[in-house]
Amino acid sequence: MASVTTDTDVADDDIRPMRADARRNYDKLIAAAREVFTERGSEGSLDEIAKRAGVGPGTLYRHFPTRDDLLDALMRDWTERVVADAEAAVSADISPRKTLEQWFTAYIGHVTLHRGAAVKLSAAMDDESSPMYRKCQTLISANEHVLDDLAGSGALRSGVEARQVMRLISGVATFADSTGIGEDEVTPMLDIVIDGILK
Amino acid sequence: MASVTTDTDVADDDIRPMRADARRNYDKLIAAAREVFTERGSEGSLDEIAKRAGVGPGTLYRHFPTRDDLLDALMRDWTERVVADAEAAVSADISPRKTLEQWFTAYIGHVTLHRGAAVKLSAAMDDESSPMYRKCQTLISANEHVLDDLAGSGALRSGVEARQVMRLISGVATFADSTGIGEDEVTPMLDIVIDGILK
DNA sequence: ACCTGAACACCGTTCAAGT
DNA sequence: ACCTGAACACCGTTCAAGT
Repeated sequence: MASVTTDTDVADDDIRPMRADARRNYDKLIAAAREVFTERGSEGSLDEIAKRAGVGPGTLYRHFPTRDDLLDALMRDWTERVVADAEAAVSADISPRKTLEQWFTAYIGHVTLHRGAAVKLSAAMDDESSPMYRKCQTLISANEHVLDDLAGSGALRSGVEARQVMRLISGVATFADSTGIGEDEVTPMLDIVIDGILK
Repeated sequence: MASVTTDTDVADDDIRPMRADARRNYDKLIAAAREVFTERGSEGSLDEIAKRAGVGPGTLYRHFPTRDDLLDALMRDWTERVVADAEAAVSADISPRKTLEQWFTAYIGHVTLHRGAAVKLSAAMDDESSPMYRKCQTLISANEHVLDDLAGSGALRSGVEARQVMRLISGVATFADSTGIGEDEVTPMLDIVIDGILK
């Protein structure tokens, strides 16, 4: 849980020194994983990933002890993009409804990295032991940021909690993910939720 | 797609004659599947199911060519219960909000047969080739029944479509399924959706 | 008509042997 | 410190041989 390598509480994903060949394999594995997960979803074969990266299966396990560690590593620059999109929705000078539509759509986009990702991330939101738990925390903050802003301008129905909204949108994302419906089919679902959120 | 055994369009799940040993194995397989799926979720081992039923793997495949066929068979008396619960919600003399709460809770209960079932059923809703497609149709009708009744008494916001509501609740169910949150955590999510549905 | 179980392919995971 | 690949266990799926 706590970092063992340092005494200060720095981020886990800083660049630790790595032997040149290790670094190369690490990068090749991530690239291969991105490919395979995109094609086959988050249950894509780890064997296949190692094969495409041109390394032995053991190398994959050395770098990523579990499948979720690999998925987590895939999301390196993910948090920045999430934060940026939340900020964009807040600072755009548009109606509360439009703000939520924009943010939720971005949210769903981020969470449906590839088939099966949405369920995994939903589960990770409530599971501290998941490697992706930290990333989900950023998503939670970003969502709170957007809702707090709307609350500030008095647009929110009383009693609406960010956590519940988050779970609802995750549910929508998971549904979209597993059925393969597109953005045009998602918007009507979001509209109902938004009606439930706004005054 | 169409039934080949009869010329009239009867239900698929009528009792066809079966040799005594076949019937016995069929029943044992269903019982074993119920066990394993409950313990391990819908991806539980088919091998394990055959083993617990005390039959060879080939026998399982003879009765249930795909995993989804097995899941479908597990839901034999499922539709009746769904229809009954929808009817109960409609005919109970309670507020529109309570009606929806009751129906949605029942809905989610039915759809979360065991871990992983909710996603499968969500996907089946939009996939005609799924063995569970027919069962989902009943769920769709039941849901329309409840919403139509509320529309009749003018309680619904204009523009609310049963299909969208259905998808939202399926999303909630899937989320609940994958995170393991209980009914008390689900209700606040439902409340927001209900605010979006009712006038 | 139905059942059995051996057989095959594929995958996750580990670990001894190498550099 | 890192990599390789053989090895093992487990699972899905098929099919020839049986009754």
